[in-house]
Amino acid sequence: MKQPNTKQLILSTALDLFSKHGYAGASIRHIARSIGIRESAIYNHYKSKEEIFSAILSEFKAVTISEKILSDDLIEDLVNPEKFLKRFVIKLISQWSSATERKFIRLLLMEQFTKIGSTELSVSGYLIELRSICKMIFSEMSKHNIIKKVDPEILANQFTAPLFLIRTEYMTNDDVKEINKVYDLANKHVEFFWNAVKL
Amino acid sequence: MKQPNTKQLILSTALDLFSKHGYAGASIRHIARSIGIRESAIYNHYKSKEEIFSAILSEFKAVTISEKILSDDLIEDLVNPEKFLKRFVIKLISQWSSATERKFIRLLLMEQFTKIGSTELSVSGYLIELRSICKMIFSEMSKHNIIKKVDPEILANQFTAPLFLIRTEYMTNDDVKEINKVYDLANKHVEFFWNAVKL
DNA sequence: ATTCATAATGAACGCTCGTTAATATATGCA
DNA sequence: TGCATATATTAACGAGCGTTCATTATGAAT
Repeated sequence: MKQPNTKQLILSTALDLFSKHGYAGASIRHIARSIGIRESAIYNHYKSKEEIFSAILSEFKAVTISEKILSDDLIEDLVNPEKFLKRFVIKLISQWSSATERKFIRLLLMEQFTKIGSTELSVSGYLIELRSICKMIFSEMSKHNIIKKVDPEILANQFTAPLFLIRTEYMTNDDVKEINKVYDLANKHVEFFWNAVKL
Repeated sequence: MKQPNTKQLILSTALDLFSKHGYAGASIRHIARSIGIRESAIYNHYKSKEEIFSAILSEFKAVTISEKILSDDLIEDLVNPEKFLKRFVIKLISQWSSATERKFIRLLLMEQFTKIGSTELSVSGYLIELRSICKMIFSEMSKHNIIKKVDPEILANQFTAPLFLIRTEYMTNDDVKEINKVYDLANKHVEFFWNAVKL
């Protein structure tokens, strides 16, 4: 193999251009020229534009939030729930801040309604794991009488929704200058939420 | 004039197709064939595809949420804040449920990152008026010692965010079968929120 | 050094795109 | 009735699209 990185280069370049111009708006030629090869060379690695799109999606489905966020030292903080929630959110946001993740959510928001082949792409699908983790956390807290007795599912929704809006509003473009505002908003959200549920 | 409705037909058809396939994905020919005319006929009414897009946006900027939602009988409910909030949300959601509004938010989510001509299209811009109305409401409630003393801007964010997520998740596709779930989620949200802020 | 799979190239295909021009038709008014 | 205007049609343009194919360059294994 001459350049074994070409296949991966196609994927990252395609994600970049798809997230900027949409699936229909970014052409195979754009992707190829952006890498520095001819469009026909791409077909040595992927058999169609659609396959590139699917490959991007597979790459993201492979890694779960749990592995990214729920580290052991974080779990230990569960004895101090407010501190735990704050650290959890900080970890989540710093995870969301990565260039690749930002591009992916952009692509998700843009193409959630467009059927591309047989691929499913939905906000619900994207949030489902985060919500179930939160539900689990609040369920435990409730069981140990740390928080009020409210349906954990409702708590998970209430905790997740403002974070998602913050993400949608401030974490989808390229400049990171607003990252302080993001942490500020997220922190205020945790404080409001904690005051609402603590016993 | 033969068919004075053609110009408006182009607009509504374009909104429909743009919201289904995106701006780049819906062609002038699609729009024309969908109306039942040839593509060149469109140029008797709009001078470019971009102008059609701008016209759609102008039509939506023209009407404000205040006029749609804040009726007099609703204002009278302010003496019973929880009832007021519940009715406010119901009115908001039934407003959001209209086919045109659903198509518009879809278009907004799809094209918020794509520069189309000089048009600005952002979630923040879409939410700014709703948020400022909520901020005003909570500011008044706080002044009259109906709710806890919390920064009205934070309250507006906390009140708005879950509603927006509900809208994004359940109110963007064509089937209305999930509308009961929407009202249920919204109602639970108001209850959680009210318990968090009431004195 | 030759072989051979891999990966690059350039040219071409059939198609759709946004847009324009020339032309035809129908309507409203003098 | 006839003329001006608005609105439609048909045809074509240059360009870009996804994709294919024959060909050439590359680099590792024999």
